[in-house]
Amino acid sequence: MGATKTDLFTKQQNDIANMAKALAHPARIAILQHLVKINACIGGDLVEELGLAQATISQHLKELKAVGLIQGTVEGTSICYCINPKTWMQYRNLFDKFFDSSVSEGSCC
Amino acid sequence: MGATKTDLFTKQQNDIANMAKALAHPARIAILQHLVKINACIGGDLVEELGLAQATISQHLKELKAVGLIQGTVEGTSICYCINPKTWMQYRNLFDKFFDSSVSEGSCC
DNA sequence: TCGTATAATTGCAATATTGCGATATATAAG
DNA sequence: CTTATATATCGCAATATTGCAATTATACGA
Repeated sequence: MGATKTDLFTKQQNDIANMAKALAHPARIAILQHLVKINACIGGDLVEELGLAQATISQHLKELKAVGLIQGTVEGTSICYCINPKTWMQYRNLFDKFFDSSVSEGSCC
Repeated sequence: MGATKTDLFTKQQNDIANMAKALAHPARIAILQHLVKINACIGGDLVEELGLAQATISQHLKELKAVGLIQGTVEGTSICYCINPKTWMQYRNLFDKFFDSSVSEGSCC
């Protein structure tokens, strides 16, 4: 009791939920927006950009990397992070499809 | 230490994160999909539809209502739930805008 | 090799979420 | 008023997330 019962739901439902979970933190939203904005790859400028400790930023980067939203390549002593366009589009499509489920205008309540 | 530092981020970033958090559970995705599918309003059929206890379903419905994604009106002894089209569109637009941040094809990494 | 700079990992404390049994509340029927 | 049905709330236990200091890798230059 306390853990999500993923086995009760379809793969698609768990997928959407997991993607949403990856976006369910303002720091991760901020990181993604920053990466989209400055197209160039940056390393730990994020630590200064956001006001969080290096360990915390690293944690969030790890989670974003785990779901494939970003990728990082070693660039000397620092690391070059950027959006993974492929996964980005997958996310976009999944949410599009989810929200496209046409909601009838005539609300019944 | 342990609570999200919302004050470090913009309102928009917190908004997106909160919306994502509302979608960050397969049970809530399943509830929304079910409500979209059967346009009519249903009550606690959800308890049978998903395999969760009544108290748990009620909890999830409460969260969805809290963010405005669904609305419920009393219908005799049961309650009629349905999508709130207005908020639904707002969510859709926010995510659209977020993902529309054009990701340059030429990945730099 | 040694020191420096950057990022990842570890270990911990605080807080949040999930799930459910038990109980409370509300409405309709009798 | 009492009963039955449907939903909400409370209180608890289990698990997950967030944040950070301290430590540990890793890569580069002197």
